Amino acid sequence: MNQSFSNLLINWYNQHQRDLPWRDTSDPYRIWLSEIILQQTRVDQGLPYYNKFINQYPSVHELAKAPEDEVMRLWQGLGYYSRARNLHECAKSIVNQYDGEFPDTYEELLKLKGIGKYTAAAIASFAFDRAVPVVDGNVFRVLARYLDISDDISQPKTFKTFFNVAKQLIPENQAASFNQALMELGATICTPRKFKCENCPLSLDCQARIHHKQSELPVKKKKIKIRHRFLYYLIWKEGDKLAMKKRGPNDIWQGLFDFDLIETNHPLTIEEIYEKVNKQYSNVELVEISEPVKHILSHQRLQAVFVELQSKNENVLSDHSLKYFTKQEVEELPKPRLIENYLTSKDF
DNA sequence: GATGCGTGGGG
DNA sequence: TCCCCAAGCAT
Repeated sequence: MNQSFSNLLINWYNQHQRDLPWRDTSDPYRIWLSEIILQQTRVDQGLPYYNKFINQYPSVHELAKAPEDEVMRLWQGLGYYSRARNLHECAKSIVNQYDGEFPDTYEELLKLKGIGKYTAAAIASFAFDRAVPVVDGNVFRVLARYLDISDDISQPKTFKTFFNVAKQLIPENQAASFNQALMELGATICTPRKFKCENCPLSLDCQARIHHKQSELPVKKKKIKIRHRFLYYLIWKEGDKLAMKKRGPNDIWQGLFDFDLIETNHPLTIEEIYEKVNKQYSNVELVEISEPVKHILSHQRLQAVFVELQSKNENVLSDHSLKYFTKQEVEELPKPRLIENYLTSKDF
């Protein structure tokens, strides 16, 4: 049955695989880049970023030499920005400690920044033909359904169960195809909802299909808690310059730029905004207050109001991490979507 | 081991 | 509108 599973799967994949740039190559740099971009990200969303990065940084050497803000700016809009920082750090260690060559084993790859168990297995199999199984959201789903495994996949220890199952199934001489095929099947046929069992090469022996349990598998118990935050952005202008600030660690959007900020856990009236602003600063007028803008993150719900200000005092900015940037400079800073959208709407 | 980290799309 | 989730990782 193991052999039948792998053969059916790989045969199906050979007829249905998509034509994607990182599959034309065995260049570890390109495979690595594509895998980092595709972490928690759909192909359609990641593809343009892959192309931008390959154009700007054809090899790991150009990427390693680039300034961090430039890398962050190129990543802008893709989310999970720690991926971009780790990508850059990893590129630097490949050049400085590995002589520009990626290591070719699962264990060595795991040591690199931003490379975890999934990505190490992906690079080891796709670039170096190692028989290490990838275990991602797709693999959890396909195997849980096919074998009727009801372990809770939100528990970290469950990873080992699925890793071992996949290790039993993976053919030593076709590891890359097997891994790709399993993920592709999960992404296109064995989807979370509206699964297409009638097109599935594995449907005959699939336990979930036989027992009509597709929508119950895989089991995932943990739910994330949504936090609500209210952001009042203070827009300081000086001539044609705009005051912006780089966001720090232990919060969202680390390394990206936004504006001076007053934050609360509840909405404020205009009067309350005025009061709070004039408590921090003095002689300040509120020039314009935007409608609240909603911005949703995976685990937070933000409501942002943009407040344009004017002060009669000079050097209003008490916060020294705030700096004035020209329009040209602002354009080149890495910014979260929320800020980018605001600037676009104001045609700044 | 639990939690935090973006954005966009589908049902 | 809401929920789920997508080729995970670091801490």
